[in-house]
Amino acid sequence: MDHQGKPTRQLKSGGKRGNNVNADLIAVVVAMNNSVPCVLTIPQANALPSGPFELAHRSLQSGLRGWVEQQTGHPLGYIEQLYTFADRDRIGAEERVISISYLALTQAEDLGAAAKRCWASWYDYFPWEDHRSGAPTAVLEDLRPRLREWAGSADDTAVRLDRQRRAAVAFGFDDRSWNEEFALQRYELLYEAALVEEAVRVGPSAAPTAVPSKSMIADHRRILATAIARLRSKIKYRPVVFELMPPLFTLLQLQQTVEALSGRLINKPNFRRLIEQQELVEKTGETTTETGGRPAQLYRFRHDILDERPVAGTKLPLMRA
Amino acid sequence: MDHQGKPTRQLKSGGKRGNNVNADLIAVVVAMNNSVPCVLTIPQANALPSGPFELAHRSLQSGLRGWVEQQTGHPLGYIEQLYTFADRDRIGAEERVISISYLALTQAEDLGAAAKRCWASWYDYFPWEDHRSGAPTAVLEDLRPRLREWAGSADDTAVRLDRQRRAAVAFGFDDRSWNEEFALQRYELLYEAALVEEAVRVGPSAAPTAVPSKSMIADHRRILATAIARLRSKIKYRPVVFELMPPLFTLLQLQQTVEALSGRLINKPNFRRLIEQQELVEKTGETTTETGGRPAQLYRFRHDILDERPVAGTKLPLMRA
DNA sequence: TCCGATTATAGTCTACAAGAATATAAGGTA
DNA sequence: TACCTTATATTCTTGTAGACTATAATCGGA
Repeated sequence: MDHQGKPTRQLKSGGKRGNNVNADLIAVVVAMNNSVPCVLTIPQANALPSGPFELAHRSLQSGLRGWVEQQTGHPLGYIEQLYTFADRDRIGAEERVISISYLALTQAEDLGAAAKRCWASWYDYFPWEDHRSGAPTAVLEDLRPRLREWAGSADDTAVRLDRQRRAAVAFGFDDRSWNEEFALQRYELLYEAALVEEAVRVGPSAAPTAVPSKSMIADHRRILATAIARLRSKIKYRPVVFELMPPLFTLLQLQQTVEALSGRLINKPNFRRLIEQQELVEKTGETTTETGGRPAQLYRFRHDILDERPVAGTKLPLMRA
Repeated sequence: MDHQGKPTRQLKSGGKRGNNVNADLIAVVVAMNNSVPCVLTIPQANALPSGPFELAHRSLQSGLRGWVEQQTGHPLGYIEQLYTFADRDRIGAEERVISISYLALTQAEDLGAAAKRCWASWYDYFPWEDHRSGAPTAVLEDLRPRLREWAGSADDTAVRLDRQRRAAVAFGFDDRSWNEEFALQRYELLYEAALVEEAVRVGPSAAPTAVPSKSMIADHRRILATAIARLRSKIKYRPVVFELMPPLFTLLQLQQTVEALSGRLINKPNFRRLIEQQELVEKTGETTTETGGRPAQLYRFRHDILDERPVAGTKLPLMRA
């Protein structure tokens, strides 16, 4: 019974245990507002909601839920741990801060109108991520020479080539294909190249080279990029989109949600076929005429299938049973 | 410059910041020993190596690397954050402990023989996870009635059915297919059903219903299950297997490594085709006769492709550019 | 030295799913 | 009623995973 306590104490160098740290919980709360993927920010600043992990909290999740409810007035549904950060350079900080970030998915409908102005589009922070009406040439053609310049500014030839290659891979230059899941890599590249505002914040002066895009305090924009990349990846093999949908929806609404999240367009018949054959949704029989043309069937997510569906997307030729 | 510091302080209820916690780093270090996937444990107990996150550590990763090197005598290569736990029930504990777990992949060759006895097979801890020679009927037919009994012991009918369904999905009962990625769900189910030793540890007495399998202290076995599930999923879309391989290897060795990790067999020609067409490896020209029959080509991983390869396994019908 | 056991490597066939395009249905509105 | 819009159904093509079969090259032993 005793070894349930602190199992690894015998390993600790000196046996001392005074390295206390503070733990913060940071939430990326995502919702859809008519085909715009939005993130919840706090009114006071351009920042993600966050708060300390307290002793009173039963668990990390319940701590997060607790004060997000307190802030937005309604409970969170789907929650998923994103990443734990601790290596922020806090010069001269006596106490270390560990930030545990979470991704939360919720429906826009339930939110009061008062909180609505705190919702901001993803693409305000990442204008280069929206490829729904083709590649955003304005932004990309702005970034491209700056990235090239950054790559060329390295002293070492190998570094120059590596930067060039990384930029091309991340942004799909030189006839490479665009991969929407590389959102985090793209942000990190821009940070490394000092092309986002927060990268030059610690530097000598506000650099004029920053690409026009909304920023966030501290590393919150990086956390948002992490969330976007995670979500774009996850919608492909787990039915998490439905956490963002209202109870009843048309297939086109569902498609537009996926398109908004992934930042790319989807072939309509194929999308329908895929959704229907996976039996993730069921018809309600009701229809809606609010879509303009022919009335659309209203569908409902089959909640009973949630844990049942095996993970799709097997890439290794594993043998069938 | 100042807002780099503690951005969210305005959100904190009382402004007080005295909720200090301790942070532990826990490592699941994986290596292959002739087709056996092994995990590094500490000599003193059946436990994963772990140690406190200290102020001196530059980052979480460097902290982890630091004392794993100190323990095993060689540097770790690939490291990946797994999960952060904090909701362990530590009754009456004044200070909370946050455990940040990592998955590390390394090559067995480099390890000294002295540390070798600390390597244990995955399947000692999870005998039901090895389906390489068919489903392990002995273990599964032992588990099945116990799980059924557990499901039936619920008062509520809905709960009974739900338990039944979850068990069937996780373990592939009732003609369902086996999914090797559900390793964590399976462990959690057995824990919930009090069929693993650590689940009854806190209970009134050591239960005789525990399934024969090696256990670990605290929640370390759960962390190992998390690592296995993560790795089994990740090898399908990212070339991480090569972190476990020696510099030169045959395709069969590579296949057997993947089979050992996933716990299933792979069709040989298909595996070769997939590997070769993805251009992840290149021939060295050398061959080896140590494999028994016809000499096998020795291959080498193409490190230059590491960041280049876009994530495979797209399941949504995203339109091509 | 020949034969068979063992493993490596190459090639073929089939089933199914994805991508793309087209056709038809059912509402609204001028 | 003609026409626009969107929903829904169907077809065709292509690519690839899965399974199977065939051939090549080495070793060990009769």
